[in-house]
Amino acid sequence: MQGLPKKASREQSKLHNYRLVFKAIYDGGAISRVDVARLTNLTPTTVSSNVAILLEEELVQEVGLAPSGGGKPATLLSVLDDGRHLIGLDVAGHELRGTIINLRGAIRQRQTLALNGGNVLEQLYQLIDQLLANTHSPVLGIGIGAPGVINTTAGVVQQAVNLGWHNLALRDLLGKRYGLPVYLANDSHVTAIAEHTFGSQRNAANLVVINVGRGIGAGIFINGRIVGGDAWGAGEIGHVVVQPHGTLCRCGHYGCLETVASTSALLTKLDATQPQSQPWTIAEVQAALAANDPTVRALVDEAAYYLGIAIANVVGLLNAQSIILAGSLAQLGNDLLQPLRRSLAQHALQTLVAATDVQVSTLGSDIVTLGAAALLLANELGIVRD
Amino acid sequence: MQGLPKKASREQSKLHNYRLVFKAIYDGGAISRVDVARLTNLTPTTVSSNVAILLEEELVQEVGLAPSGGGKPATLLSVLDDGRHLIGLDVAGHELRGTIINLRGAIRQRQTLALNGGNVLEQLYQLIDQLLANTHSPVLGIGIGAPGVINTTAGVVQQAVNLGWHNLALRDLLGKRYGLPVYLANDSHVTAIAEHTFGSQRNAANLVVINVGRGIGAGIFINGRIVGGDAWGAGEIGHVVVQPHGTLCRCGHYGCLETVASTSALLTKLDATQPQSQPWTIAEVQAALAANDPTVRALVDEAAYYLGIAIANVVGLLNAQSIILAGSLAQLGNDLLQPLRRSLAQHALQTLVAATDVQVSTLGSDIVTLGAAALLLANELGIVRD
DNA sequence: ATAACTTATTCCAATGAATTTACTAAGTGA
DNA sequence: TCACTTAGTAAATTCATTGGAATAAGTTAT
Repeated sequence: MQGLPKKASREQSKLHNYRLVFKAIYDGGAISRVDVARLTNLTPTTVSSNVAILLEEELVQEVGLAPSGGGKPATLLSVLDDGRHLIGLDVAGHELRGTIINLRGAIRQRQTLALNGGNVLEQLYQLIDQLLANTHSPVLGIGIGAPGVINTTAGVVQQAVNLGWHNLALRDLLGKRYGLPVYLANDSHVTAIAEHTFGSQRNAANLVVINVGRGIGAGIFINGRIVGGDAWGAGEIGHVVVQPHGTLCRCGHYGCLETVASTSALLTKLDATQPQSQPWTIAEVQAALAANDPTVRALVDEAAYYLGIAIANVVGLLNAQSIILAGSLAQLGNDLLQPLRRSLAQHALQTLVAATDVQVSTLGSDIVTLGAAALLLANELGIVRD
Repeated sequence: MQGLPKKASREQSKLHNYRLVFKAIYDGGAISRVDVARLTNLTPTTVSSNVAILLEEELVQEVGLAPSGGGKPATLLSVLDDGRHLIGLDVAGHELRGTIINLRGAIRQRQTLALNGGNVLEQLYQLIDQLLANTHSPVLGIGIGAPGVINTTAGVVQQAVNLGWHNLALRDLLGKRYGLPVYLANDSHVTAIAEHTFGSQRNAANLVVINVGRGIGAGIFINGRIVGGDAWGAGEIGHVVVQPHGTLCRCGHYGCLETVASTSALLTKLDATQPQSQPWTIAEVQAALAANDPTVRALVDEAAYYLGIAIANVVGLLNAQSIILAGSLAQLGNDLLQPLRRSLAQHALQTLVAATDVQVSTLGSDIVTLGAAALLLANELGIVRD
């Protein structure tokens, strides 16, 4: 049970409309004040006054004149892409990744730090210090994606087994140290935020991003908002049972999706059936698929088949028409997508499937840092639905 | 991709705060102006002026004084439960049900009309006319739940095979005829709205109501909002495949949840295995369970088992902690819940299951009309999250 | 070239909802 | 009776949006 909604005050209205104007310009590319007014239903006066603030804040710039349509030519506005820089952090199991991006998600700096087994927090500080040292644009804040159960509202890492973190108030720690706004969220959720902000399905009301790597997690947008769940555990689809009498999973059950469709499951199976001197890698799987290796293809098809079942469940439940696959397995591209789509068609209603678009992410290995920064962007500048 | 959010205007703010005050009183039972101010963070002045309007509108009344706590005793306010009456309609496959309820969901009138094979719309008019004829409180509007694909935003029944309706602009038709606000939604969605407004999990941020009758559908609340889906098809879980090589379903696939866990599937199986002179009914199943009939119990357990799998998927995906079962099968109560909970524990992560609460609906057979009225209530008076 | 017209943008007074401050109402406790 | 507390109202203030007029800067018809 959640409490009452917030009250509406003048300041709130002001902020809301200010963000609305900014978003219109952000989405519009190069747009005039009048067109912003038309788009938002705000009066030209209100738009002008907000644009004045945005110009003052150096978030927006005037970029020339539109051709006249029989009257005074409009002054075109566009977002000053590097008006702010954003720090995005990816606290992965084995390394820390950090990027500095601009307001459009263009990467301006990238730092990586292999975890040395020592205090993770200290190494995180080190990474942020490095990133900040090389930046001279005003920094909007810090966004963080991390594995585990993360209370985004409180800014607390409730559980992150791999990192040894338990109820760590990371937001407040970093906020105090750097004097910047800090936001954190689960890495799968953050991946979805990345797609929602910078990906191909930008601004989709309903969007499901399935992250297939060592484990399998999903990030879900419903009605334009990220789904956290009642205990910040939404998207744990790795442990959905798809093979009632399958392999034992680390969670204690049998036949979890993770045991048949995760990247590690695939590679482990390859190591067992087609041993090499070195363990298999995704790149080698790609090569084998290109060479049409039947054993490899059969294993990939199997993974795709079960992913298709899981996605069919999602599509049936939520009627989300945009599904995106991310994570290392997504690198297989069409070799994964084609059998997956077949499986989806077998396991969900035809009318639903026909309208569903399953794609592979195009954001690459920076997706988590991008999403972390997008989380920050959404909260600080309102580049987000309402 | 959805458009920009709406602008904030003074009128909007006013309406927002007006509704906020009303909701605080609605939720509060008997509450003073000052306490409303504390709860909402509005100033006492703002609360007072809004309360004045609510008193004027006869939506709220003063109901006495609170004991003094060392100062002037507070005047208690409460919602005038019958200040408005709401029409809720259930357009079922074989009959039309209509109720008039008050602001608290208390039923003031009930009318039923068996469909005679003729024009459904004409019979719907007839039902509404009957309901209106016997009411003398001001009517807030009309809410409708119907099977099929319903565009709630547009107020259009896109597809309702059983009723022979296709792209019927029901909202506008009824709105013109009766001069009242009209809202419609899919019956499963409406069922969830009923639980969210009047049920045991009132105001739960995340809530899944599974409706098991002839078919199986779900209504889902996420982040306090009903999930419609991209094409108004959310909640179609009846056709999730739970038995990869099971029975052929009417949808063309094999082993859909509907083929093993719907009320009709259960009764059909009983008619086949334990034939009677009359077809089996749910009441007879209840009686057989009370008498511990092993065959009946095995079949119920089987249905529960597969429902448990489907619910495990939902819980894993959404981390919703409130699950409610409604529809005719839910009448089996604990005989259904116990095996279902066992199955859920087998198919979802322990930590998730431990926090999940699976219950049976207590709203009975008026649930759709109640939910339809609640949809109206939410939209007209803002008894809803934001 | 000039006048008439369009369209974009700004200026300025008016509006109105929330806020602030001051005040009244109505109790308790010393 | 007086000091104090709490509830609620009234009047003055604030400030973001609004609406109308003014200005800027073009195009089109004459």
